[in-house]
Amino acid sequence: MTGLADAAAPPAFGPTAAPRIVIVEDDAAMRDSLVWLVESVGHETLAYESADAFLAEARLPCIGCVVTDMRMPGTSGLGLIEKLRARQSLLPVVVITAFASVRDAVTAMQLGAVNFLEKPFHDQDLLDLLNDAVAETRDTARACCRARAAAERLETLTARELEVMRVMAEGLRNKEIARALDISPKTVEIHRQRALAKLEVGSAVEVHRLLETATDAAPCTAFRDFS
Amino acid sequence: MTGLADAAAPPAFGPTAAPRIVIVEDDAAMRDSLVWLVESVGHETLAYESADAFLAEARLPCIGCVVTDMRMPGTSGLGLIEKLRARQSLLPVVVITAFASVRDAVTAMQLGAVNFLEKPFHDQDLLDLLNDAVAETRDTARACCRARAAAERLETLTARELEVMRVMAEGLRNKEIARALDISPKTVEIHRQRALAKLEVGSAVEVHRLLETATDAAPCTAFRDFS
DNA sequence: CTATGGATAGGGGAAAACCCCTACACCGGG
DNA sequence: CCCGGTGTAGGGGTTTTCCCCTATCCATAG
Repeated sequence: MTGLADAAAPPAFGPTAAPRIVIVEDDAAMRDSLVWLVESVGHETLAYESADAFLAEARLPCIGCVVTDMRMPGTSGLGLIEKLRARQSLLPVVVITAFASVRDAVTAMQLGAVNFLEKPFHDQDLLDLLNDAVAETRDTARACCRARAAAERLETLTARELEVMRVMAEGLRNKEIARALDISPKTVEIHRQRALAKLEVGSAVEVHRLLETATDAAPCTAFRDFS
Repeated sequence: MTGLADAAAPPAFGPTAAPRIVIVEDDAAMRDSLVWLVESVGHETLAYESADAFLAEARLPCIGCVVTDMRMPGTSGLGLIEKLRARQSLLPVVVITAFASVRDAVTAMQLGAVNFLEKPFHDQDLLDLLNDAVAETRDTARACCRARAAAERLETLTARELEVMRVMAEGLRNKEIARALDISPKTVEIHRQRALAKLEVGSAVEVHRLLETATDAAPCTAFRDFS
C-alpha cells in the first residue's frame, strides 16, 4: 500500500506519472510548431491558445512543465506564473517571447521561471530545459507525497495527542511534558503511547522528523487540484 | 558568552555587524554617484573600479550587498557573481547596467542576483533592494553562526562518539545502536553519555537537531575569509 | 618506559520509560 | 439512554536508561 498505482502501467498521478508539457501560445503556427517539437521527443503535450484557457482547467498537471509565450490576449506570461503559484502549483515555467524587455525577464525570473528564451531559439535548448524541469517536478512531487503521508498520519491523532507529540519532538521527557502541559505524567504516557502507535513510530526522533516533513511541504496539499 | 562582541560598539564581525555596500563600477563618475547615494542613507561603502580589485580582497564582507556594473574591464558582472559563489560568499548582488541584454539578465538572475536594474533607475528602488538584501544577509549570517556553533561542538567528539550520535539521531535506542555498530550496549551507553555531556544536550532529539543544523549550512565555513 | 586518552566491557542501583490493566468524567450520536 | 471516543489518572511489572564505579587493551606522546 504505497498510494501509487501499479508499476506496470505508468500512473496518471504521482511522482512517476508521465510528464505533460503545457504549451501556452496564442499564435497557432508557433503553437503547433512547439507541440511538434516537444512531441518529437516523446513528451505528452497540452496546448492552449491563452493562459486563461489553461488556468480554467480544474486540475493542473503535476509532473511536467509549462512553456508559455509572454504577450498574449488576456493573462500574460508573467500573470500566468503568478496565478499558477497562487494555486500552489509548483510547475516550472519556461517563458519564450519575441519581444523581450529586461524588466519582464527579471520579473519572470523573480517569479520563479526556470528560463526566459528569446525567439528564435535553438530547439535543443528548450528540450534540455524541459528535461531538467520535469526531473525537478518529480523530486518535488516525491517530497510532496512524503509530506502528505506524514501529514495524514498526524491527522489521525487527537488534538491532545498531537500536542504531546509536539512537545515530545522538542526533546522533553514524559515528566517534563507533563509539567509543560500541566497534566499527570501518567496521562502523558497514555497519549504518547497511543500517538506513537497511531504514527507507527518508536521514538521521539522519528516523531520530530514526521512533524518536520509534514510542515516543510505544507503548501503542497497532496496534489489536490493537481494530477 | 555569546560569541558576539559588546552590544555597545557594533562588532566588525557577525550577524550584527554594520552592513557594508560594495560598489563595483569602472566609471568613476557613476561610482562616486553610487557611493554618494548609498552613503546618504548611512551605509558604509567599499568602492572598487573593477570586479578583480574587489575579488583581490582577502576577506569579503559578510553583512551587506554588492552593487555591480555589468560591463567592465576584466571580470564582468556575471563573472563576479560566479566568483563570489565559488568563494562561498552568500553576499547578494544587484546588477546595474546601461546596455542590458535579456540573456545577461536571465543569466544573472539564475546565478542568484537579487535584481538587474537598467540605467537610469530610481534611487529609491536601489535603496529598497539594498535594505532587503542586507536583512537577508543578517538572517543567513545568523544561521551560519548557529551552524558553526553546532559543528564546533560536534568536533569535540571522538570519531566513535560521533558515530554513536549519528545512529542515535536516527531514533534507535541503545540496544539497537549496539547491534548496528556491533559493540556492547554498555559501550554504547558510555559513548552516548560522554557525547551528550560534551554536546550539553539531554536527548536524542536535540542531537538530531544539532546534526541537522551543522550540516544544513555546511558550505558556510564560519566566515573564514569573510567579515 | 610511562603517561595519557580512547575504545572496549561489566556491576549495581536509582530513575524513567514502556506496557498491560482498571477507572471515571464528559460529550455527542444513534 | 446508553455507547463510543476522548482526556484524565492510577497500579503494577518489565525493560531501558541513566549514572556512579572498576577494568583491560591499545596506540601515541612525552
